Amino acid sequence: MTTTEQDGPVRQLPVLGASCHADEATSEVRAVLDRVGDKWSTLVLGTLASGPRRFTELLHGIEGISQRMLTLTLRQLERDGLVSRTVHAVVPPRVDYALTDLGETLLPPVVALVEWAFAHTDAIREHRDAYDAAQAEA
Amino acid sequence: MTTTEQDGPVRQLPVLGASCHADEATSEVRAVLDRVGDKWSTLVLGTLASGPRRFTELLHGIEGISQRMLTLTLRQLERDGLVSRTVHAVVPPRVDYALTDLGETLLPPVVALVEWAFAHTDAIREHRDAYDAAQAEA
DNA sequence: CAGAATCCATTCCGATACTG
DNA sequence: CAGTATCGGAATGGATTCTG
Repeated sequence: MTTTEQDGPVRQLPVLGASCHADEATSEVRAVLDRVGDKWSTLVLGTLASGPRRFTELLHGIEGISQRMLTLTLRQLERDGLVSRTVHAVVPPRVDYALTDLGETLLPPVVALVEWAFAHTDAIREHRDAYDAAQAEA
Repeated sequence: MTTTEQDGPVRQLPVLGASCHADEATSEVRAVLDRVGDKWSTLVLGTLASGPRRFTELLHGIEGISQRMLTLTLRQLERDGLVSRTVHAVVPPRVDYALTDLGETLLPPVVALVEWAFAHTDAIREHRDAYDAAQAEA
């Protein structure tokens, strides 16, 4: 055998492998990874971590987000039960967004990931620079 | 005050907030979140978790991935130092891909996230169904 | 075998205008 | 204030073809 070990077809980490691609839980797992990988979702989640916010607060508090993307992002988070939407029957309209209990529990894993990224920032940058430099001379 | 607490402008979770958007470490953090959110990256990482693989092994082991996307995905992972690429000077060509030490350390946080998703699959599905049902009657 | 390059359909997203 | 609706450019990604 040429590789370190193999006793059958391509094996994969159970929770990450394509094998779990077929079962029904996959779409929810992907939904979560999609939210985490989505720039605006993480910023909305991070902003709501310190308490409820109104639509406009989020719009102005998150640099660079468009009204359209904020709406779409909030709808997705709301649909998955990570964020709650509360409409106050007043004039002018007031809508508060907040993390749900479910949304709160998602924060620790996401923060762990971000902290991993912070901890390895230098390593990643060095690899990138080395890679780019190697490509440059081609 | 109307919300739970506020003593200034919109505050955000330090590691997730837009405030960290300005500093230089941000691009690396986003790079990591992008990889985690990327369907093919997670599947490649998950497949390599059990040992080195050749290009074709990955191509056929990961259901649905195209040659183009496998190449692109591997290049990104390689550029960030998460995956190593080893060319063997033989005929026909043989190229082995493997997780680097850095790549190995990324697995636990990612797995934690996936396990969160698994643990809350039902809750998410229920919220979705409820949300979709509510939309349907409009 | 392991890719690089090209073509093309789809999707995404920002900007803008309009509404209750 | 808090959206919705529409349009057009940009980016994404699959299928295909070609190469060392």
